[in-house]
Amino acid sequence: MMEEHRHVTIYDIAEKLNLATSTISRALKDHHTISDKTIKKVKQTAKEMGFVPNTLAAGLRGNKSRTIGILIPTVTQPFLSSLISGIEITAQKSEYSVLIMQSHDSYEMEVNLAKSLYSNRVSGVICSLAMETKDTSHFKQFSNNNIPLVFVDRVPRDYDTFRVVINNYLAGYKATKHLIEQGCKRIAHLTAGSEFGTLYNERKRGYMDALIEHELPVDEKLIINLKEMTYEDGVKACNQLFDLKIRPDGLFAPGDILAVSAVQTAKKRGIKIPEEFAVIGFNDDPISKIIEPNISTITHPAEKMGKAAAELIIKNLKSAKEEDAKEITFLNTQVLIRESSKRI
Amino acid sequence: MMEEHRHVTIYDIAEKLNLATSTISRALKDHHTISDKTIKKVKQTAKEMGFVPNTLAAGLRGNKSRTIGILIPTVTQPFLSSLISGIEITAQKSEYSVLIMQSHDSYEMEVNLAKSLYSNRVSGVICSLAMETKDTSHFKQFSNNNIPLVFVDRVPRDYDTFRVVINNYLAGYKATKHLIEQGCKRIAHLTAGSEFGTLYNERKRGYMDALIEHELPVDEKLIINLKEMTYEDGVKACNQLFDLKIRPDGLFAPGDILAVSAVQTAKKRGIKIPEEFAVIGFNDDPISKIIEPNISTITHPAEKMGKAAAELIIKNLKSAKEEDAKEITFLNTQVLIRESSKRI
DNA sequence: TATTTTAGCACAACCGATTGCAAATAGCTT
DNA sequence: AAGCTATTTGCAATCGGTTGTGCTAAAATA
Repeated sequence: MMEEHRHVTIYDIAEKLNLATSTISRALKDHHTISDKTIKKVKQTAKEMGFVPNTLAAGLRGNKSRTIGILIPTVTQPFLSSLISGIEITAQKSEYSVLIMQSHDSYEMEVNLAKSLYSNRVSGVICSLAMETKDTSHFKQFSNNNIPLVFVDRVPRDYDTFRVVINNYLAGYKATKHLIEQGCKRIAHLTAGSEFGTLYNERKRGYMDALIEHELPVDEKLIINLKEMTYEDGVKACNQLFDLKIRPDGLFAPGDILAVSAVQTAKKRGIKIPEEFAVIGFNDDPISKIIEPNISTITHPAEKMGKAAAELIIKNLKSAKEEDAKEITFLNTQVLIRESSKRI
Repeated sequence: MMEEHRHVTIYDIAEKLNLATSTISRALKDHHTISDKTIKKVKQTAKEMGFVPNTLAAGLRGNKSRTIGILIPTVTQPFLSSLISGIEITAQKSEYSVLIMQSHDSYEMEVNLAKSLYSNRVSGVICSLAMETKDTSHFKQFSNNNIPLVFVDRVPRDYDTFRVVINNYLAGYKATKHLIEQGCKRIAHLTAGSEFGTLYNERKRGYMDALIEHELPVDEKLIINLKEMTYEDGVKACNQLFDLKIRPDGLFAPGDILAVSAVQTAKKRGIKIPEEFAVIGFNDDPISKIIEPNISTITHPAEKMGKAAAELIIKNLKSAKEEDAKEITFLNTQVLIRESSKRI
């Protein structure tokens, strides 16, 4: 029965057992210089007294907190919450904690939160960049101080550090190729931003190359640049597409929400899916297999990516070789063919 | 230009300015005993040197870490990720960090993670209980040590601490009443567990009282107890309902996923919604307004609940009155009437 | 029995910010 | 110029583990 206030410390245990605190500390970690008898006695007493180690103290001493910091735009997107889940599960196994911060896609917040993570002396950082972020110098504080840094999904192009991503170019290519194989001739595409190397741009490149390779024209009218990747913007864009003199007969949407908006807009207009309009989305969000018709999509292995990122950090922390290769981890994606695009 | 390794500390600043570390510490927090001139000078130098305070050290000293611990079953459920979002946003405003742990509905993990949060000397804990949890004595360590504890949504019945919840009884009542008002006579219900006082049980009580109040019979065959609140279990249950000699003409599902499975199962059988079968769900998950027909639902203000919980902790930390009333915060829910139940 | 080795533990200095208290300097008053 | 108050700043202890170094006693070897 533990009581009020003052926490139990190794000093309390040391006093009770007439041992030095160093012995207690070592005994609790099964240090080889401590006899089994002492270890057993210490552990027993610690449990009895209700001792719980103070990670702050340990962290201060070692200047590391056994904490992984996550800096992402938001936690509510299915992809990102699954990413968190993957990280947390992996971290938990190695007794790491997970600190979460949301940038809400704001560059300014990202800068502040990065500082805050550093202030918390996190052992490592996993980040998916804010939409607004162009400059990534606020991450130098981690690199400079030997804090492993892993970017996931939305990664910077020009920063030499760990990256866990999918091959967006290839995914875009595969998605588009699938539509072509289903007989689509005029495939539309939604995208965002325009800088080279970004995730949406890569998908677009894959889309275009697939068209070119199959000798289909790339029609700028069929490529719509969205401000935001929301359901509403998707509806707007699709209406625009359907108003064209010659309607597209297929769509590669780089997100399932957009695919949903396309499917529903088409249905509302009486356009038959997939016969008149085939749709493929991206991410394999839960909704994609519930909506009717089910939406074909590209898998985006969120949990796996989280796991991979966390493992990179934990592994890197262990080995701590100064010059570990800052490799890029590519995870595979698959084309899931469902009703929305299956014509043959 | 900051460099390698050793972090900049207040000692470094003190040395550079020929001041005591105490002065630096105070200056950085605008302590009134430090002159404006010194404050300005210190802050300037701190910035130049790239000083970032070490929260571990501060936390150790004060035995509090400005961190809020979140202990929930999983982060991937929409309700819970929104909850996190609300907490994080609120915490961020007061410069708190957020530590997240997933119990995966396991009692054993919950116990371990609670200890881990305590080990991290979190300033407060926000918890939604694991499905398995019956005994809550592992939370005593927080109460005993003056660490504010707030339960959200899935709360214990017999623990005297802060609770942030909706009135599940009333919500169940309102949902059912709505169906009755739409002319339903045989309303089915899905539920889980059976102990008194749990969230699902409260909803069921509301459901039953609404029936009774409107002089409709409570038919046990129309109440199905699910193992898990999954889409698949929902489909199974609905098929069971539709196989009855006299089919129900309405359903109150205590979760939108279940409502979706009901809607889709009904459609597959050619049962018209809402004419032959009216459905109302719970939570207002994103999917409920996307699926066709749109699903009527009960709002479950996740972000608000997160905000409320975080505020309770932060407020409680400030005032620190030993005997603050451990009140229960009830947030309102609304009936959102959409296509799936609108008959008149 | 003398000597070397090894096991087992204690000492004390950290890690970096905070804070009560003492001390020093400055500013006013008479 | 002495006396006093108000303003600033410094000293040193503290939070609780961790860890390099050194000492002691027991075990192993000669």
